[in-house]
Amino acid sequence: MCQHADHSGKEKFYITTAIAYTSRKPHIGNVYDPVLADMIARYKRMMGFDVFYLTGSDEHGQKIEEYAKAQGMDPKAYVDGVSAQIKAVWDCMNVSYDRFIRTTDPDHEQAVQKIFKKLYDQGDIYKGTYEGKYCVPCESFFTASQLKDGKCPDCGREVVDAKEEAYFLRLSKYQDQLMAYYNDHSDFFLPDSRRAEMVNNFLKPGLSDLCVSRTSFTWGIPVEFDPKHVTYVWLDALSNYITGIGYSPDGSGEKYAKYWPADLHVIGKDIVRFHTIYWPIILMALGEPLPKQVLGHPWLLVGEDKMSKSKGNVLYADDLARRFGVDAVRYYLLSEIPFAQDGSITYESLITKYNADLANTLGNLVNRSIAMTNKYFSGSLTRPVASTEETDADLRAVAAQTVADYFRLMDAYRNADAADAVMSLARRCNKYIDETAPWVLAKEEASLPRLNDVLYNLIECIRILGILLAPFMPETAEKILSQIAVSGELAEIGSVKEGFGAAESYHVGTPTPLFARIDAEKLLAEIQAENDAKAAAESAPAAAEGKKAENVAFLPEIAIDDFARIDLRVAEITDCEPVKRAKKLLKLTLNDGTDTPRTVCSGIAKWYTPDQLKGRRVVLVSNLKPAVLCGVESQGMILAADDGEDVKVLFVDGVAPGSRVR
RNA sequence: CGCGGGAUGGAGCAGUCCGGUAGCUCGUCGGGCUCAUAACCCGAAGGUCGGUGGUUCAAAUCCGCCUCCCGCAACCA
Repeated sequence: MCQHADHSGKEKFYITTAIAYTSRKPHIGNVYDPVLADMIARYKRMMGFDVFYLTGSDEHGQKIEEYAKAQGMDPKAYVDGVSAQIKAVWDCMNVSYDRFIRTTDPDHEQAVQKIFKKLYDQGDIYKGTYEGKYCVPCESFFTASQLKDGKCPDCGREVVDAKEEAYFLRLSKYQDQLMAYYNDHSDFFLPDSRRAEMVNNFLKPGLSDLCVSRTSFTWGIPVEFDPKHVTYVWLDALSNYITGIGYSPDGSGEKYAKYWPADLHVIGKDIVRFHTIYWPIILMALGEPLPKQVLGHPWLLVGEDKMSKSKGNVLYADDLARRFGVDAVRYYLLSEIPFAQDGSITYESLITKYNADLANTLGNLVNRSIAMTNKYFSGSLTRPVASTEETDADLRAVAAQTVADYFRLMDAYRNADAADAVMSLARRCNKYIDETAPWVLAKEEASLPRLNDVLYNLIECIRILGILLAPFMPETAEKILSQIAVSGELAEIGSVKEGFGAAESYHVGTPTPLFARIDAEKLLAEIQAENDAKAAAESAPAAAEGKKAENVAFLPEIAIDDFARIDLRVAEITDCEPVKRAKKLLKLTLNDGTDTPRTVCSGIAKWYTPDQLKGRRVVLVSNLKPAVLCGVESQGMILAADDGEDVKVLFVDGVAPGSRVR
């Protein structure tokens, strides 16, 4: 499976990332995906593969339409802006994509229309003809047989008459074929644990057909033969992997023939399902080969938390790059996130890693070795004739082992472990300096030949380090190789495959520190001050005007009579407990002014504990039709404000239960 | 009993498939060195490998049960 560059007929390697949603500027966590893929792409190129690396932005959908509207913008103008931001961040991180596809690109839109048509013509997409089976909150359609007591099987709510028709993709038809593919391709999932998740949760219960069109909004790719429909999410977004290299149902380009199927889809673990179930089925329906591997990587957290605007802990890649340098940020992402568990980032950990690995271990090694070479030999060294020193043999062995480990780990996409292996060689070199004490050798004329050998061995290791680090830190790799004045074949991976000794001689340049040490306390204080200033500015009254709730899109106007039909009452929470097997629900027992206690479920478990609610008075929607949630009948709902991040219940303490609210 | 993953010295991780000295980085303490970015090197302290029962000459590793975390699914009336 691991064909290295041993053969010169260039093998292709097609790699993709998830395309980024153009709702807002991407944060540091969003950048992991393209940076990880970039590292793999660079590694594969280095190993002699003909790589095509596709990334881009996902620009359609109702949300975008609403965001744009809220800002009084045309959707296209809105996504032009955000897409440019995304691209700028990718560029800032030195992401070496071959194409940045936008789902609003004309070639993509046309190809998607043709794909839709083809699947429709061959019967894999059909128009839903039934009525009254659409659940608005769930945004899902159901067949009559799927309904539970005539209600939405997902949420138990009344389904509405679907005036809008929709197109569906037959998934069930391909289910067995998909399962067979899983069985024949044991390395399709990466890590493999995702396989069971998909099989048990989705395949075993049976796939239901996927809605692939909408009429409720217009910001999407129109269905060619039925233009009041637009293509819905996944058929549009996933298709980018083939349209991006020139696929078309009525004749694909050369590039497609060459690069498809993808060798690796790099995605976040949250969208594994779409890439390992829906996407393969779309391809099967199109009669195209399936991708070879899907890598579902873990997430990057800020400390213990997910990044969120309201917590004020959002970190941006370009900000960090300005402060620490692009390569430091790349190195952190690629070395800190374990293969199958979420990683975390804080300024403290970033600074620690930066100082320990990049400044002290690597940067200082390069600097001191080159400095000594200049000092003792005016920069020139020759290859040792023979060495019987044990410590030399050990250094060579470690170098050879590092290279071998590196290949093994990189081929398995174990980048954090590979980075660690490389850093270990740097540490071994620092130790070697101590063992050989070049400054002592320099004192005696007789030991100068030995000194030459020692420094040669060091520079040779540094050359190896520079080459191996290139996929992680391209700029630093270049700096290292340029400082030791190496180019051409000696700067290529082939020259270090066997370890040591490819360079006949060295004529090194002047050492320039690669990574200046950071004074952690000072920098943290600086950052704190900046954040405080920012927070102060944001809370200032002048700024409040500019601060608007995002995504403001109002519902159509109603008459006072419509509102009067909603019976709002004050109710006291007499008891409160979590609902078993539900994460978000609390079961509230209410005194609504009558003698009968009323039970209401509310999805506020994340924000309130039962103790915080007992005895408090809230606003109850009393005449809402009851619904069963996680086995508990909920007779109404209570009001709470929700800004998308935080939820605050409306309290009306002191008002008698049963009082009207209007 | 929905599905899956995790729990390893103060912190973050590797090792678990293929049982046999518990390893790495950071941090702490002590020492050494001076080529270098107050960097580097050595040594020490610190872990009954979540708990419990079993298999075995031998268990972090295999099996049973339990606790706690995290995803996915379901649930925010």
